Amino acid sequence: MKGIRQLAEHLDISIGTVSRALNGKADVNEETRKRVLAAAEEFGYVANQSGRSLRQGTTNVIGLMIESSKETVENSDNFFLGVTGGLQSVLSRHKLDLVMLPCPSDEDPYEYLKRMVARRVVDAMIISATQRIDKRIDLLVKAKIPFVALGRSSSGGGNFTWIDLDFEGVATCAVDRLVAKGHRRIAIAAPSGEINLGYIFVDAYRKALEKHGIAYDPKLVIRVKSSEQGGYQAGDELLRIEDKPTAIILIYELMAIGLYRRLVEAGIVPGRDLAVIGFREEPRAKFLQPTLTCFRMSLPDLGAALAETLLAGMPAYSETYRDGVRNRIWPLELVPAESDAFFLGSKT
Amino acid sequence: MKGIRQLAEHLDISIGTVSRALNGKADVNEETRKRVLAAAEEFGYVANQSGRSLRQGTTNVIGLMIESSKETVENSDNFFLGVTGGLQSVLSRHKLDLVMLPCPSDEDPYEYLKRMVARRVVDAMIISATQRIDKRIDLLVKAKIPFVALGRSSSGGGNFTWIDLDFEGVATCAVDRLVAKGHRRIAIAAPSGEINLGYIFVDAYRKALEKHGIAYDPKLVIRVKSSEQGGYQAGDELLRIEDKPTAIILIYELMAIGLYRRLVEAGIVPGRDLAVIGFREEPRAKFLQPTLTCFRMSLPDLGAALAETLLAGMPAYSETYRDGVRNRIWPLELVPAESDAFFLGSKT
DNA sequence: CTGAAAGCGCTTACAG
DNA sequence: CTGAAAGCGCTTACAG
Repeated sequence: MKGIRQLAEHLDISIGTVSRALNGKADVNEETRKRVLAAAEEFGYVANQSGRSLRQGTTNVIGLMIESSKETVENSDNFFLGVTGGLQSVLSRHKLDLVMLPCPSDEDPYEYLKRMVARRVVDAMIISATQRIDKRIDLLVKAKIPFVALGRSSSGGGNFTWIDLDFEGVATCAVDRLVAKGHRRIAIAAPSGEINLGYIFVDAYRKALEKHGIAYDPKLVIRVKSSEQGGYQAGDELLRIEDKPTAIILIYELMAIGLYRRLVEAGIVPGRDLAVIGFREEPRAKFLQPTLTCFRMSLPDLGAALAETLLAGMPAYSETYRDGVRNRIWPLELVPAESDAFFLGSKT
Repeated sequence: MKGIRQLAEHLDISIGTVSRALNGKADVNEETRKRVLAAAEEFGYVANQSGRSLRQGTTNVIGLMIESSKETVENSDNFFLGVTGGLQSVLSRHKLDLVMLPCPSDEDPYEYLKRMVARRVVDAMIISATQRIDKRIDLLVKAKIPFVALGRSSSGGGNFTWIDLDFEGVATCAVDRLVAKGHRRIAIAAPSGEINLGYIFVDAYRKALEKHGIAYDPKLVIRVKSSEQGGYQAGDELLRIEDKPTAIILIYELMAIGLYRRLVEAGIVPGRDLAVIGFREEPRAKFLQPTLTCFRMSLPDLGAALAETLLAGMPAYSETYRDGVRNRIWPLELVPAESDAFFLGSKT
């Protein structure tokens, strides 16, 4: 079975009727529709996507762009696969398929996206790893491709929708919690590079400190890679700070693993000698000892929210997702554990 | 700028010439080609993929199908992203794009693949998580879609190409090594379920034992999920085995983390009280203490091999990849570490 | 070296 | 309710 023509010939009706029957259009005789569906099933006929796309001007495919830098590869691991399920749960309701578009590490993400957009392989895009200044956003705005960004950005002149994690909430909660336990020298491990969350996180940390009357000390902001290795390095730098901090807040989930390693080497026990608060709860980090205080979120729910927000911005679906409000700050919930359990007062 | 027609109009030449210039065909005046390329660049024109695909009968897209079961989501993490880079390094030489196709967890992988294949969204497929009996393989063989399977299978009547990890080699090497250190009660943690590697691994383990004159004891084969949780459970079951094993071989990289956790709870130190050999070296497992003896492989190289094997099976590229031989067993290299460092003889 | 024309597989006004 | 026909954007024999 090749195409609709063969199927129509076999049924001895016109291809127009076959198409209408298959696409669930009204005004098709029930009897005819049944015959068509049965024959399609029998021969395994499914409309060629290129033909459909060309005619309809729409691919019914949504793209999730993924950076495949070495850093991403080593780390974001289950994050995207986790989000994927939630995305699909919403997209499948509209017969939209999700494809992940991994940007080759040797290709500029901007050029890659430009190419994908120009080729019209997808109807809409979800981009991640948003930068503070992100040309991709300007590109998508200009190309009038519906998209949603996972992460805020200064680019695009505000003419786009994003969902971002509640870094302010996390930073504030972490600082509040540590201060309540008697800490005043609180370090923070933030990502090097231009990723926007670094700025937001450090800002919120600073404000939270000020709220408690604690002076902001730039020496306590440790810039490292968002990886386990970065965590290890953060531990290293932490140990070198004079007037040693009594607590550290991590911005990236896997940093905890590297940090623990470095601390163990130095004979420092998290939750006894140093308070550690991790970022996102992560299957791997769950196995740390002592258990890590961190923040929980639902990746599938985030995926579903991304999909709804995206569809709200697509004319064909906006009706259904009126309240797929524009920008959203995605909350995380504290999961208290052992790594910051001690009170500083009772120890000093 | 919409399409090739507008671009041609602007240049005041025919669309045929524009197309030929853009596609690098010979027989185009150099001057003309330059003008066309410049104008395309200026207006950001890239050929609409649906139009091309329809005309050429080829999408220039290769699909990597990914199962997004909960288990996969929690575990295979960086595996696919790691392979992706290598795949692209080869595919990009031929202007082929890679898309990852995540099968929704509530959809049958077979139906999903069938749909993708029928819609002709990709020219060829890479499938993973191959089952012992895998209907997807029969489907692809029947549909005459070029594909390569990451993992052996009994399906497809041998009419397909696969690359698989050298489970035999790993099992044999692990057993040899442990026996050489004096172990005779060697347990193995194998995956529950129908995934093919489980069978292969246990078989090789059995043969290796027999080679050393050690009787195979089914009680030493612990069936658990391929996850950290599975590793924890494996530890649990290990402790309950009477006539306790002195060593355990793990088949899945992340099992080590859960196993360690359970051992620590029981006061057992890997590398002192129990020899542990892990499977694939994994960024996370690298941070275990004591360090884990395991096996190393290059994900990018594996990706490149997959791509070459795939292209060897596609008529349009087979010339270039003549020696993209058919099936391959992918070697892993032992990385000795602390977790199995002791000699049993010297301790008992 | 270039242009005019056919046609890839589909969907959808338009007639009837 | 159905059929005939146009046309989505491209590439590629075919003429010249």
